Amino acid sequence: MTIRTRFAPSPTGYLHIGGVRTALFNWLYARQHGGQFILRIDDTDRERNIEAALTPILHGFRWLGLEWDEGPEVGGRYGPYFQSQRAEWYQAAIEALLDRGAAYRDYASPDEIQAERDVARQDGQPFVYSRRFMAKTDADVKRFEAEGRLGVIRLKMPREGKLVLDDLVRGRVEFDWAAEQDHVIGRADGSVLYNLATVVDDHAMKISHVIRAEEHLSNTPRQVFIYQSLGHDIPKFAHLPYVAEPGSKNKLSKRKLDIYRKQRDFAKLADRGQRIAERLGISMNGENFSPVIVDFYEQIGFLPEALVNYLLLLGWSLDDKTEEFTRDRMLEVFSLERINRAPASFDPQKLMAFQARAMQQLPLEQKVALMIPYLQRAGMVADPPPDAVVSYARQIIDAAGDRIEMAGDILEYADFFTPDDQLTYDEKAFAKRLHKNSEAAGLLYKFHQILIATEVCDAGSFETLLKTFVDSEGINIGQIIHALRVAITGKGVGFGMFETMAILGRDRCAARIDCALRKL
RNA sequence: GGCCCCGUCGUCUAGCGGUCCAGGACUCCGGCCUUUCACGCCGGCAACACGGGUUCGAGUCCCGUCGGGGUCACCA
Repeated sequence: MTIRTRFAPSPTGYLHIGGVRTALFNWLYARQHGGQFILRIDDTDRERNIEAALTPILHGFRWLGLEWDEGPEVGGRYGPYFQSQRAEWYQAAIEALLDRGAAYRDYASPDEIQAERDVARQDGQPFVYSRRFMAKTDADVKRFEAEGRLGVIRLKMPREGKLVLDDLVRGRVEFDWAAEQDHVIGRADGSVLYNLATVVDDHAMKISHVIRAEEHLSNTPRQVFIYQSLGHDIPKFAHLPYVAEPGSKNKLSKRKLDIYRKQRDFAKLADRGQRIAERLGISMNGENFSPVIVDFYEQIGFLPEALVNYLLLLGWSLDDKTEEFTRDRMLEVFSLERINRAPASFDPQKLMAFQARAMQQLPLEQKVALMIPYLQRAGMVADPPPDAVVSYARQIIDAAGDRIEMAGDILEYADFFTPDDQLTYDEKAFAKRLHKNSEAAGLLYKFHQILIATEVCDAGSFETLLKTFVDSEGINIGQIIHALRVAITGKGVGFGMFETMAILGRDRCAARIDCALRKL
């Protein structure tokens, strides 16, 4: 049997982090078995702007390297892959269900149903519809319609027995048929509902394994009933635990951002992203630019493999120590059996750790290639950048080393690109290292004199120069170096002082010291 | 409330009856390195929800309790 899995996103305009994890597991399972991963668009509801809402989603999948074998833009033998274009399949299924007595036309109004539901709930009983408005004959249909009632199609669920399901993640799960409702599968206007559409499509597209989030577990009995009634083979099911909020067991939701922003770790990541976005001039709205949305990570310069690696370990593990997985390795060792049954909460800090590690391992040239576009978008370098600018940036990136954890962090070193007389100073650092340090100005002035009288240009020579100066003054290097850093970079912290000086060059260092001195 | 699922450090997890006074990773806290920051290195805090069984022996099996969550739509 060919393994075929699918992921069926709604065209909402963004890719949710939990959804991507589900998609990843589907992708891995299909690909590791030489099968196909299908993308199907769940657009039964929204007709408008599908194009615009779909683009970011497809883009996200490609960015993460989760290529689909069939679906939008790539086609496939079992298309169309948009549910809005599959109405005839659904209609045929409804007819078949009606013919076989597995479904019926029902003329109850929503209020009448709700009233029955309320009674059941009050009694602490599962709701079972009385079928009072079920049309048994054509005459019933005429009568109900004459009363002005609108008919829907309901499943005629079994009222006894049990369904035993063998879930690939959860094991044996049992449901009483009697507790199941007569779910609506078709509306009066002829449109169909989710439960019908998924079953019809999964069957038509020969999906062998339905790997989805656990909130669908309770949908499974009604879907199985449809499969059975239509005489279709039932696929294997695997229900994944959902992804929970940072520090809680609640399901992660894109609608609760206000609450997450108060959570320390989440806020830290979100703020960091915001900072980069501001520098890039990205206009963002909270819903679409947050650590819950995949696009966020691409924008701020995450490595897709880091995100994927983290997501893989969110609910799955190989053993007690392995954490780093290449794509090939995951394909080799992934298995549904090792998926955890309890929900896993999203931990921004751990994700950050994966990203930092991946960035550390990236060769310098690749970092440069990744970061130049950020400098361009922030308006710091021309497009295309002259060779000299690229090598200047390369020196900065090299010197910054693992202080740059994501590509967008390069913007923290914007001061290397600002004209010497326009440097802005960190106020606190300036006050502490220059204003409050009475000897700073004098030392800087003297060192400035020495600097302009020499021709040094490499880090080692700058170091010798400063150390010689320090010796001759009979001071500690700490007494000048902090002031020097603030004067030259505007900040109290940064990477190696001498490398910084070498990158800027003697003239610019001198000019910057001069500017700082004038501010005093 | 009905149904279903879940329950090991703050978080992600290892553990499939003895080798677990519970291991790894992230975070956090010390220390070292050091011109700052970061990296790195060393060390530390920290968990089997509870109660009954079964067993020579239980984090591991069974039952119950408690707790958490999902779902109960003419949404997906």
